[in-house]
Amino acid sequence: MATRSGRGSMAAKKGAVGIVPETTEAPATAEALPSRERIVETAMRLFEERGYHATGIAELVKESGAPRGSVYFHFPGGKEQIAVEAVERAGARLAGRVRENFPKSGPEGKLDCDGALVAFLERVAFQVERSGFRAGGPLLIVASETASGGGLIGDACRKAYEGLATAFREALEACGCAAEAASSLALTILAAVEGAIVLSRSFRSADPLRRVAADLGVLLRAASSRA
Amino acid sequence: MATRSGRGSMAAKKGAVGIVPETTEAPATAEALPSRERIVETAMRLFEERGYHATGIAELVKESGAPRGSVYFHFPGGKEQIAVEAVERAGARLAGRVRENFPKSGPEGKLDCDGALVAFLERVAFQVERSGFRAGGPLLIVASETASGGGLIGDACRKAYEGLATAFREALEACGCAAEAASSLALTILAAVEGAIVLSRSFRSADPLRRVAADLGVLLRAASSRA
DNA sequence: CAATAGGTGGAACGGTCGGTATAGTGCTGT
DNA sequence: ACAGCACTATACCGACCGTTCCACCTATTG
Repeated sequence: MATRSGRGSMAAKKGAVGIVPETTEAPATAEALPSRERIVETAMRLFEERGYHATGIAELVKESGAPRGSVYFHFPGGKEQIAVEAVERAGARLAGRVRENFPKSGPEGKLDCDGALVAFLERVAFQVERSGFRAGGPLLIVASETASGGGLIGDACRKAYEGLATAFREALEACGCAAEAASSLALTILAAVEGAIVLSRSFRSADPLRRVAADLGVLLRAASSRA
Repeated sequence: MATRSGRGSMAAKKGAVGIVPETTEAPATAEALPSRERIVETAMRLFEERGYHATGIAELVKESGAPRGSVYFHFPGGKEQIAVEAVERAGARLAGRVRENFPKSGPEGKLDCDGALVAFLERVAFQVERSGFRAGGPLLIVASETASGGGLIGDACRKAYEGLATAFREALEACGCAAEAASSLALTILAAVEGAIVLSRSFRSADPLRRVAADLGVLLRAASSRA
């Protein structure tokens, strides 16, 4: 639908250099973010809470505080483009968090991989709890809403999930997991986490997430003991 | 919102008995179903494919072939009531399928529980594949869309998930699984299956479901060997 | 044959949806 | 001063949303 990308205008802006120090690289508060950023960030939050179809442009504009008129300037592709970028960003952020929370590839195998996984899931559980079970799994809702259609958003979700699976797989391999076992376990972990988030939000209790974390720890130990 | 239940009118109809043999208990084709049934069945299908907010009443009416004017006669609670009943029915149907596919509680433990689980997931994988990755997980989309709000639909989803978890738990206990391990594993299985369905639909491949099935088999064996 | 009641057809409602059009602002380089 | 550009404000659009309303049909009942 959208042949032009909204990013083009940003690139053009960056090209115009002067004595003025451009824009501050890292604005102190979230409110000081340029409007385009605010829209994407708010979209991530609202899509995570309510889903794609339940979130309107008007809501997006109001909550983000972004100027009404700039939505279709920054995102000529409309709501779909906003969702694509929100999904891409959410996926990248999640993958980064996975990499942060798992032990780096040590010289020798046998790192504490299942401990890291349990700790990681505890972080997720805490965040879901703290949000009043409104947040959690920024990809899941949008992915399930758009999986059937096969549009741009569905593609973005697939790529985001692939990135997440890769992050888990590499973490497992760094722990000495065999390649094929790692790719299988990565998918299982990803699936279990996403499912557990839904259950926890539905039950309004972080218990499912914690149970799943414990059981996945068992699974990792069982899989590594047979390697 | 809806104080009156649409079921009341049906009960009143059933009360009016005559020489005429009421209605045939099991109509041969799905098209011969009474309109109320057709609406719920179609709602189940459409919500599963596209989600709650993306499915309109008009679509529901057209696809079900149900009479336009009867929607709010049978469902005074509107779309929300339809969704509640669709979720309830989907949950009951799924729980029934779990019970069918797992070995009945034998005289002694040590039934082939992980084999049954893998076979069950293979059935799910096949169905997801056969639908062109459009169907699968009738609860998941609606649950994630309505988890935050906490309305009637969210409650119905929670109860459906509880029923499913119970079905898995009882199946595990019938296989000789200890009570607390069974309830934990049931949640993990449920989470992994739901997550795997999303991944499979997103990837348009049943591979995630099959990988998860294999890994869950490993987990079950690991858990039972320590019992 | 009315009469009654469950069930149906269809038009119409207010509201909101995503999206468009266009005039205008303020800054930049010349 | 002036042109040009990135960006914003506002009004507006047709389409569709879920829902309501009421006339109407059909079959069982007295």
